[in-house]
Amino acid sequence: MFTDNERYQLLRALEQNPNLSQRQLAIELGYSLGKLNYCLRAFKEKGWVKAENFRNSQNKSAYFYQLTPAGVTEKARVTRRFLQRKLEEYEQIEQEIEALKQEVAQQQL
Amino acid sequence: MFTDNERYQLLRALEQNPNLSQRQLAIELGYSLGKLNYCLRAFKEKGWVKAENFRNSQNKSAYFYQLTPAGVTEKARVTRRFLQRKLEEYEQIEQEIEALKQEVAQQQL
DNA sequence: AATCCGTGTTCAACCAATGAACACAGAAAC
DNA sequence: GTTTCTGTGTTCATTGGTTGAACACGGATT
Repeated sequence: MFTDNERYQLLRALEQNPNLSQRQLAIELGYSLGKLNYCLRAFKEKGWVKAENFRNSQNKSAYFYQLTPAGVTEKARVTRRFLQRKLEEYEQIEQEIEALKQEVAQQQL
Repeated sequence: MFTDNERYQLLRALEQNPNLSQRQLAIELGYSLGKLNYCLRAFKEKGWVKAENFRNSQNKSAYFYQLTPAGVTEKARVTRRFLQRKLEEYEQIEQEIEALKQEVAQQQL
């Protein structure tokens, strides 16, 4: 349904900035508006996010997308998993670079 | 039209194994058959690859996808560019990992 | 001859992603 | 008060890349 990347990015963005509009969030994450809306709904249904009404003089009528306790837990879990994946990716890229360097060196003979 | 990744992967695969069938190539690169066929045609049109007939007792009727001199040149260029990109990616992941580690550490307080 | 098998090629179907368009509501202007 | 404006969340027809089943071909095999 979602990639770890999407889970992590969105949960993190919501934790840091619960008061962004969907459009701002979409821009921040590089998503389209439709996709972000879709993800957000799914997160609500999973119980990770609760949308509360939020009004002030600045923002007309908007929501406050707050992580629920379950959302915080999930975010912690997905962060650890994401780190693990990045570490593997890091090693893989390291090897790739080594191979590429040799390839480039051979080309220049 | 193509990503550096696709250019590099396909040119490299062809250089190493010019005698693979499109299906084998597709599996090797993780592409669908249609996509590989599409890429290959585009590479032919760009003059990077020349398809020659190739027959023996093993393979019934197949082609031999050989890199042209222009293809070899392009492959060298794209390899260098790809290496450069990978180096940047490497640094970026390094930073990401550092940030993730701090994030995980904070969670466990 | 007839069948089989591995080719390259095609293309309708699929599906995630897009973003224009909509309905709504508070702010601002008149 | 009424109207206009602006920013919001939501919807959904359209797009565009991807897929892989189906096809035509031809040499091997029976």
